[in-house]
Amino acid sequence: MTQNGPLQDRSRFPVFASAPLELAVSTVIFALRPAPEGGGRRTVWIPLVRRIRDPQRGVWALPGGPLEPERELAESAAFTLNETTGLSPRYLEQLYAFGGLNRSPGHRVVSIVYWALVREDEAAEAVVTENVAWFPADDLPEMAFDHREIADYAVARLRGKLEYSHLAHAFLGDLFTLAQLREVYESVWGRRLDPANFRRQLESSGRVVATTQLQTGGRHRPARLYRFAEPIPTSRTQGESR
Amino acid sequence: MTQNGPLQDRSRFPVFASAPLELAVSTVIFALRPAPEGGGRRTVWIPLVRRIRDPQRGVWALPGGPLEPERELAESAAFTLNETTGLSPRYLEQLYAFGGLNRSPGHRVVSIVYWALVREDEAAEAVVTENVAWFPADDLPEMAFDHREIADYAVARLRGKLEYSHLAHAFLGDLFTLAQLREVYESVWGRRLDPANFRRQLESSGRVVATTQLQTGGRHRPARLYRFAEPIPTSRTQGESR
DNA sequence: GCAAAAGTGTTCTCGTTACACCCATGT
DNA sequence: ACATGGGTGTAACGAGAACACTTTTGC
Repeated sequence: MTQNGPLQDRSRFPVFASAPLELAVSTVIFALRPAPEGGGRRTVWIPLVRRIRDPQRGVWALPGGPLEPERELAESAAFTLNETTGLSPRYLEQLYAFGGLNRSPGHRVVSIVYWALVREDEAAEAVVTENVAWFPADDLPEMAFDHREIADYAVARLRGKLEYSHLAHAFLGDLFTLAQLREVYESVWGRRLDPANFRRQLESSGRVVATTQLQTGGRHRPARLYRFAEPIPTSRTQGESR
Repeated sequence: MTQNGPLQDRSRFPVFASAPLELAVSTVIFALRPAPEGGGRRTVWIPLVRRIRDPQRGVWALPGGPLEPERELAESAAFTLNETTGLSPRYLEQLYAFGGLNRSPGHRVVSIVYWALVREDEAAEAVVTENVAWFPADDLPEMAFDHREIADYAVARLRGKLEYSHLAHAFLGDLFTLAQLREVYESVWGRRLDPANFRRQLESSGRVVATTQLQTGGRHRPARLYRFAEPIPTSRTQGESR
């Protein structure tokens, strides 16, 4: 580790005087929405907010704000998220703490970043103004500070964690067909899955329980409705587990 | 999300005035050392420091301190770690940001926690005073604040991540036999592994490269020495990947 | 020669993949 | 009747676990 210079100087001042340090909480929000190419497929979208202050005024950024001093970290994320986008997360998990020295010119900002999942119907109702807009996760615009890297990292985590967790629950309602669940996986991963194998893997995983109800209305055999075996764990301390 | 009361009050003050917020960086350090039961086996140990200030003076705690305002988060972790224990990490990764409201009575402390691996020989040279001592990861003493949960969480991450990463590298030197590498896994996981299958898995994983050198001296056939295929990635943004 | 660990070979099982095929509905 | 997706069957493949067996050293 390199020993850098101003150690002596700093030691003469209290911490807050020598370096104004800001602790922010931001969130990468995910929802599934129709793919920009159309074709009936869906993909992952992220809402961004336009910065209304300098630095980087007018540039797209992750929704966030200073840590609310009397809220838990996750609560603070949910609060700011709701204030800026009107959304409520169905799943919320800490992503990473970003604290590089030059993230914001002239300031030392440490951002504790969360990621959240919201349902498609909630996302549809979300505020969309000139200063809030949705972008495909694979086609993000220029973003402020290091927010682009953060978003990309969050996308990787979403795609990775989908495989070994109950994450997909958060995108669906209480009852769903296996085709709907499969479509969540296909949308996030951007590739087709074999329906037969998908069914078997999920049924043997125990993450899902068959109900007696069927869903009619399609021009084909009715599909059995399933529900999730466990409630969605929006817990705090389960960041990376595996 | 619960809306809690003092919103109006807070809004009348600048953030720093209403809630003194401290940003700390702590580290869970791991080393392999002989198991307390003896028997030639090794296990995971963690060094703790005794708190010299209130609150919780005299109680064992994770090494850490306030974020150094002019250092990166990881650098700050390595710096404080070195100051308190004399150790230099061979691997360092962010674990989680803990920011509960009641972690420390009367203060709002947000701790960004790292975890680190050190080699056994370095650990042996480490400072051990009345205020610094090593404990088996599976038999930790009473600890200050929420440090016990943090340590347990870190142990789980170490055990989990060993499986799908190059982590074991950090416990070894440049050259090593497959038996030595296997012993790292056995020590961390606390169970025996089949030498034959271990060899094949590792060789096919590409994480390891055979050299032409052999290690003689045992009362048995000499073992081939291997080296790691890639340098140890002590990078910052690779927290959970998988 | 013998003990002990290095290293190889073989079998079994189990999960994943690919894909053929039957089922039940709406039009 | 037939198109469409729901749902079942099955064979091929590959990774991992268990364990027998051979190799090479020190004593």
